[in-house]
Amino acid sequence: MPMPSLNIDERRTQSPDVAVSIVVFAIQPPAALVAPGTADPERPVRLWLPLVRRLREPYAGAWALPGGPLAWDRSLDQVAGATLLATTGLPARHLEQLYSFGATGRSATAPRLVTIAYWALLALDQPLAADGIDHVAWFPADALPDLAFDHRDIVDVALDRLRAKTAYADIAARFLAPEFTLAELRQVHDAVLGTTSDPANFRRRLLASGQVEPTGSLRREGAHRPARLFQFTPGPHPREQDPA
Amino acid sequence: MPMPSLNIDERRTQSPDVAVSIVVFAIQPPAALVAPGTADPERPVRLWLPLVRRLREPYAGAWALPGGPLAWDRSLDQVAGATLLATTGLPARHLEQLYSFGATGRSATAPRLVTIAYWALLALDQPLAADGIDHVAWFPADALPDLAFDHRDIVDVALDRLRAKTAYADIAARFLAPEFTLAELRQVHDAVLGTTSDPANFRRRLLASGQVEPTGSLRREGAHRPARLFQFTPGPHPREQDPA
DNA sequence: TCAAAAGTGTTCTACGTACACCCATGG
DNA sequence: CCATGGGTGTACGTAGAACACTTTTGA
Repeated sequence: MPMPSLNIDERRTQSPDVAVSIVVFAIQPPAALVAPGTADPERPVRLWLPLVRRLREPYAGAWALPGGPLAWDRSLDQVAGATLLATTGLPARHLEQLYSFGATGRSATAPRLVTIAYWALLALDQPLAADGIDHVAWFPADALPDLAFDHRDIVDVALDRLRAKTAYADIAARFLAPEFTLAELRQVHDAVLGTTSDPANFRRRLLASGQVEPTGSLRREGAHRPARLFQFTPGPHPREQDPA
Repeated sequence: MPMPSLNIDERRTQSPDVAVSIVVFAIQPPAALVAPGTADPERPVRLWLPLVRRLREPYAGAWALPGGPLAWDRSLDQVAGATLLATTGLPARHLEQLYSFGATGRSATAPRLVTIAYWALLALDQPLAADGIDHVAWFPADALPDLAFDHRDIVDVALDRLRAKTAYADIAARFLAPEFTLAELRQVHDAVLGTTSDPANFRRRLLASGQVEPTGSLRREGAHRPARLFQFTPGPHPREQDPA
């Protein structure tokens, strides 16, 4: 039984590099930054995420997740939030740590690298900025190019987590503006999970859960009865955000 | 909007220290290492976990989670497994990454520190080693001493995860020997969740889930009908282990 | 033959699904 | 007045909770 050294949080050794990467999901990408050839008028409600073109080796020229090194005086959450802002120009509607990746050989040339991955949701109530943001393009989650490092694995884990949370929580509402119709919410829900829900049952289930409540106002559009608008029920929703 | 630097996995900066800490759960601690005054004959089935007495500043003399620095040539999972082995003398029945903690000011004196936390389960089919393991004591999970750093937060997150997995998966069986009775499994299940399940319903639910299957043999003990022994159903249980 | 735990059967309720049907609106 | 989506009502099936009951053993 080797390794007599137990415990110890602070021992100083040759430290690996620590980076934070982030998988950002949105329902509608900024039109100016849609990657060529990926739009599909047949499917208006799809999952999109932004990628960054790498400028340096290794993987120069390849697409990668947005990210950056962990700054000395910033928490993991802060670095993730700053990366998101620099990539999209918007703060997240939901930001959550995903998983940490630290296998050896993740980067062939670079020194040892540990990546702490986050995932985030953006609402579509503000247009995403496109000016002043270079080397970024948005791709549909089901039509991604080859990615640098093991970033494809990270995206897959993020998709799993997003679908799991969508199935049991109201996470889908965070894609939308503060006020939304239940039909909009159902479309997002179905787009994420790949299902087709019954509108009546979706409505009842959601109302019974107490996660949303009507705002009182209506939205009229098209030749049919206007839809009631809903919002998140504010207040104590346990464990929406993990600790940091 | 500051921070023009996007992307980049490999940029070299002053790296923080990276450590791996682990929360190890077991149902029965090694008798020789039970912390004084924590045993309770009234409750034979309880959750226990090992702590390590710190030798260095900061927090010298305080109890802390087992852990160690991330070695250059080891993956996160490997370091977690090695720490577990050094602390308990046994390999884990279940080992899973928990969360990464990287707030600033976690360690007042040490340089910046990022801790990647794991949690593990030990089976009680082998006696835990006590010889050659120093500075380690086992405590009941509901009667822990004050812990160094923010390790108390880590334990709380691990408890939440353990309870969540116990509620929807057969994770409780990993505390037991390969063959077990449903009554044993139910006791573990209830000890972890703090519930008292109906034996009949527990039996039916578990059998219907297909997660366990009878081995064919019986166990006779006490003045009552012998109990059938069960085992994990081997094979494709999706997502028992997250990626690394 | 009795206590004790293993194991089975039965009922009740909650909740999700399927689907028929009514409501309100613009054209 | 009709097509369209919003919204309600209702019947069915499955799964868990509660609990009465039978089975098998050691003493």
